[in-house]
Amino acid sequence: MRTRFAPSPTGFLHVGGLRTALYAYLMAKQNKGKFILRIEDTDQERSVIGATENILEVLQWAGLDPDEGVMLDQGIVSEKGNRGPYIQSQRLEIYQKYAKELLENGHAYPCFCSSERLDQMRKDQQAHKQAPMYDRMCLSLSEEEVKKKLKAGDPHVLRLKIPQSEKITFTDDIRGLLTFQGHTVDDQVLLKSDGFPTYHLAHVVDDHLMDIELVIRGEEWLSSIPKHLLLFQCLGWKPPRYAHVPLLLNKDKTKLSKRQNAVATHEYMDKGYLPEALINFLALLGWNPGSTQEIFSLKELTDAFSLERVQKGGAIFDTEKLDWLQGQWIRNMDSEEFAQRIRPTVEEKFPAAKDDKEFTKKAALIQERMTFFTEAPEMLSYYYEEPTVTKDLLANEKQKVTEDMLGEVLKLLTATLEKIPEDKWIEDSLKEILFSLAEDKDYKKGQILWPLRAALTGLPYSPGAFEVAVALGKAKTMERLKSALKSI
RNA sequence: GGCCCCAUCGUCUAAUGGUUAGGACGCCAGGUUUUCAUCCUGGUAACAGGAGUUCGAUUCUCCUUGGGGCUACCA
Repeated sequence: MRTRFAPSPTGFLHVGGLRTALYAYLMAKQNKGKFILRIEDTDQERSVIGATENILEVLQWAGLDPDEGVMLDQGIVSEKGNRGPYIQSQRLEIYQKYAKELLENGHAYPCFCSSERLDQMRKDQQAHKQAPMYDRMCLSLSEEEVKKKLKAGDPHVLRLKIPQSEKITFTDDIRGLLTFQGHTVDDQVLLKSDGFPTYHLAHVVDDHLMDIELVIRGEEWLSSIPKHLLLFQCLGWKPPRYAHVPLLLNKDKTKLSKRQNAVATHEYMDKGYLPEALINFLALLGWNPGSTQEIFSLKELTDAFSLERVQKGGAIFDTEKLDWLQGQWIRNMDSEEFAQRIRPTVEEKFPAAKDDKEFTKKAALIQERMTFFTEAPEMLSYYYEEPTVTKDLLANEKQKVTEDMLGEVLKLLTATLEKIPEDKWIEDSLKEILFSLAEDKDYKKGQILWPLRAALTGLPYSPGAFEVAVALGKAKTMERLKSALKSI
């Protein structure tokens, strides 16, 4: 099966767009087909330089590499496939050829109306509570008048002549049977006065010529489907299957917008979300597997996905679950990979980390308790700078550690740990020795372990005392215990 | 205004012509743990409303209400 994703290079890649791309990708892969990427840059005014690269980079980050069409080859935008070009601005003659065919067959007609007249017409229609639609003034032009105007080079567009009596029905892969009345459909502009096609013409021509079998796109296109179906009919082509996916919504249920949400995928990349987490989250927004499985890799999604299980109603884009998924995926990471991932940001803050041979080990201690990569430097800070230890921190009501007993506990810890030889400086033996120390001296575990951990890290919470002591090494541990003693 | 689409916990959603309406996130409580986090257990919370069909509707039909999308020489 051949599916496609066809973004416009007007800026960043919207998360809704990413989800649409994901669904198209999944359908192609599931059916051992091809996922094609086409760039729809027919609006010259809105096209942004660099946007194509950006979209491609984000897709690559997400793991949705196109099999055909526009793609990144070593960072350079390039094209692959024998149905190109895959960038619409390079296909102008193709659209013009079919536009001409439509004109000759009487399915389209030139329109010379000025935008001022059109504006006024719509205003009048709305004032009379009518649907704003082209009034077909230019359709009543005589053949001679048209010829004359064309010869004079009057600016004009080409409009599709909608057969008004027709009833249009079609079956959407997600929504089922849908019906539209021909007379409610506007005579859509096909070719603009600058010679560029509109989306409507371009997508029909391209999807046919590129042998696209399934078009997956946002629900906002649903109301223009009659025009597209009619175009296929007028050109004598078989339309593809269509699946209109529900919209992503703001909290107030309006179409997801920049004003209310972070909608650019790169914002999530910048915040440190894993592609696995975002993809997992997006897949589950509007689709469900029919099982209780929540964690899905791209591969698992490919096997499990189906359009039948895609929701019809829009989904509010609430990222709470994304954060949870992010935590899940972090914990799923290989510890080596995890360490590599956080290393640059830690090194940036603490250059000492560069020479740290134990970095992976230390990183492993925070992997379980972390949700965002940006937390890493803070969570590892006590390895690379001396902690600030205060009485307030060392004493802890819940652990029944009072300020009065701090001196004794710290001295006891120092004396006990001092005796442990380097080769016994491992978690198990530290645990054994300190647990029995607590027992002998009639302390609760927390009463000696809290001050130890606090003295070593300077933080109210961190990985466990034994883990930290081992990662820090004996010398550093003793040093910090002594300075903690001085600070009380 | 017109056309089209949609409607289950706060959120993402499952299921069914007869169920204590299920799961996940969040939240709350408890447990494990030296702290935090993780993990485990439990709790909280939903079928928009009204008719009809039916022995029985959350489920099927219609209406109402509510929400959304489109209504450009933008995509």
